[in-house]
Amino acid sequence: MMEPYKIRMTRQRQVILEELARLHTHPTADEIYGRVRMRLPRVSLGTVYRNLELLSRSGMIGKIEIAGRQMHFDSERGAHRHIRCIRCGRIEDIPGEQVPPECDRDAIRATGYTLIERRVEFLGICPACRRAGRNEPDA
Amino acid sequence: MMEPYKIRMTRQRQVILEELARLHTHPTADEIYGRVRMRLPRVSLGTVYRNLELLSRSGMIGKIEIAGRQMHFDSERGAHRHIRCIRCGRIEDIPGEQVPPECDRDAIRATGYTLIERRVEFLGICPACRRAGRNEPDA
DNA sequence: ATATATGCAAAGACTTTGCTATCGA
DNA sequence: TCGATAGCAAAGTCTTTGCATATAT
Repeated sequence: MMEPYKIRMTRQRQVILEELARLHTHPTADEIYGRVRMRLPRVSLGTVYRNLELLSRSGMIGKIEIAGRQMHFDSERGAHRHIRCIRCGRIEDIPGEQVPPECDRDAIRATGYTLIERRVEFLGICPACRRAGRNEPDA
Repeated sequence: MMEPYKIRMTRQRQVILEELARLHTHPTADEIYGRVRMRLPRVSLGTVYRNLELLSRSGMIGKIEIAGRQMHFDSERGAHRHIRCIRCGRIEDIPGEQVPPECDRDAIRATGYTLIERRVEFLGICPACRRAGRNEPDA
């Protein structure tokens, strides 16, 4: 999708990848920064951002640009969908295949756009927030 | 979805609604601010943001929280989908009905979430950018 | 009359970037 | 070696907020 990055594997890059792979959540840059800093106390947030961007462009990690504000990252590659809790902001994977957008193609064609990607995002309330009786959006 | 807002119709609110309705694009807060300022030169950006938020919560306008950064707004209510140009950031409507997510419900149920909404976003390259030969993402 | 909204400006949240020293291939 | 990268800090972008005044109902 972009240039063919030839990545130089620095210590920081390595640790970022490892920490991301270890998490099974979809952390933000800041959360990753926190993890990485435990192992590389002098790492800078800028480095984390630069590397997450680079790694996602190189295809080694996923960048989840879900609605709202903050970006999230994902060590799992391959198409899969997410559901986000409107209350706490948590993002989780939805198992199962993406339904091919057959029926959508005609509508797209009418817009004149070249279709690149179809993203599906679900919004809901996660079990923890439901139990807490928090039903109003916050994140 | 939130409280039952009883909106007091101020001049600023009025003009924001009018300008948004007049545009058939999906402007950002800043673009709306520019329009509104032509008619109310002393309006503040804060007021525009506050009102867009309020109006969208009241259901009078739509807030498009599409991936990435900036928020966009929409005078059309009712479910419809959007396609965004990865090059110039333009957002357009896709005509046609939303396909009911029948096949998705089981997958959602497995997550334990209470499903509130399903959003579909298409990414592509708009005709103008395609003609300009700009195929790399930028916005 | 009075609860709400405005304008203004400052602060906030998140992300990017310029610069110089350092490091990996 | 030497171009890519790190750390640091400053700047940037978009959005929210505190406060005193003005306004809609």
